[in-house]
Amino acid sequence: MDGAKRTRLMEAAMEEFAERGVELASYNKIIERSGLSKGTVYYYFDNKDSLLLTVLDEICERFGNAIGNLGLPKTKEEYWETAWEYHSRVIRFFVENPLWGRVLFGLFKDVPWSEGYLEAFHDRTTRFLDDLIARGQEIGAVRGDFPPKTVQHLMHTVAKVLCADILGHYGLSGGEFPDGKQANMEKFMFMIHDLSRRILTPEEDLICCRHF
Amino acid sequence: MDGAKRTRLMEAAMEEFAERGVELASYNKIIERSGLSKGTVYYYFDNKDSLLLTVLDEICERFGNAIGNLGLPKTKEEYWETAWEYHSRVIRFFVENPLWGRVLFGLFKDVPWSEGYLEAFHDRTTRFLDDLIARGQEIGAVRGDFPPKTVQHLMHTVAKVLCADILGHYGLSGGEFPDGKQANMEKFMFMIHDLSRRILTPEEDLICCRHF
DNA sequence: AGAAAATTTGACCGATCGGTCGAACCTGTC
DNA sequence: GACAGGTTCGACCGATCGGTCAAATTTTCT
Repeated sequence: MDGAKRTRLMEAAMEEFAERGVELASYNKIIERSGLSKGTVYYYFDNKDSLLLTVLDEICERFGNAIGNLGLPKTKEEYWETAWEYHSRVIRFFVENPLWGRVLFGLFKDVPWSEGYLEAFHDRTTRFLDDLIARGQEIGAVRGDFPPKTVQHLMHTVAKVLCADILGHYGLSGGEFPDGKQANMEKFMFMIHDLSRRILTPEEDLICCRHF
Repeated sequence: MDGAKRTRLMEAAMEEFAERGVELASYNKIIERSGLSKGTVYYYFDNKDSLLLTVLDEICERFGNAIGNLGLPKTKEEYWETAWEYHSRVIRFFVENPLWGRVLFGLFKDVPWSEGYLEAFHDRTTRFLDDLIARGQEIGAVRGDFPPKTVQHLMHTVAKVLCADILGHYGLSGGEFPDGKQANMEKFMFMIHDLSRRILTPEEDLICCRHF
């Protein structure tokens, strides 16, 4: 499928996935939304999962381009610089593409979201973060008492809450900043980065100011 | 409805809610599971939401009893003692009642879970935590730059990841500890408490060991 | 015992679900 | 113009959804 029809279908799919979540999304509704006929859509995509994978594939590629190439850090200081750069790019990507962000939120509803047919997509989007966290643990920038995947899940889930609560708190929905766009986004990036640093820092680097 | 029938229905409902999540749970399936006839169940509960509320009400009451009464802290030091006691009781409750925990997880899938008909339930279960966080912000034990509800959402979501990942990582599911039950649970409690302390501590108390 | 009320039953309803399929329709080739 | 292959269409399928209802059954009251 190509051209305008494909675009219409993709948009309908993304809206449905974003509104109702991936699990509750109805393939029939997507087809109806797109204005295409049932036979046509089924001719190209056997089922909802097949369509979902295509949608994700597209988001995935854009995401990859937005993140670009980042080298792995070699020291503790470098680690947080790299992490900051990574966080910035990720957040900018989702703020600038709110619809895609909402689609992914519909996917994130379950904590362990690497089930079956989504595994490949999961791998592609988190590969760099996997490596970054592993390297962080090697050089002592990231606590070693949690499995790397758990560290990653913590980062994701915290970011998700901040998106839902803070962006919502400013009277915006879906990550759009109506006024002072750049300034607020910077502040938001710092919030995410700060939280993940709090969570990831090894016990021994934090002990100086704790009393238990 | 009373007696054995009620019990059967409640168990069927909890299992369905836990397995498929509250949104995807099917009222018809619950009725089928319970072995009761359709008319009977509809005679007492108009719809799925009505049944859900009753289930939650029961969990809610047990939860309240498990938590009991805790006084609000008056100093920073007291705050973390109270928080520790609260966390311990919450975690013990869910470890000892894994099914109820899974039902609530099915409810927690969306971050802002205080939608409409669940509001009353939400209020009842989080009232103490609301007060605790508010007091914490007053006495400077908890950061003031996030709205109290966001602080609470962060705590919930982090605890959820730890439950899913760590309990799962130890080869257990649903919060059951096969061996060394008490010891592991203590360790788990500490993990949760430590993470929430990292997240909640005000900026100025943490600044001594940060470099950005 | 018998009337009245409460409870139980499963057949039934329309809507929607994911999915199939034969007929019609283009579009290029010989 | 005949043919073939790729494409489009919407009627149709069985399953399941949430929900209704008249009739049968049990319980309660007089």
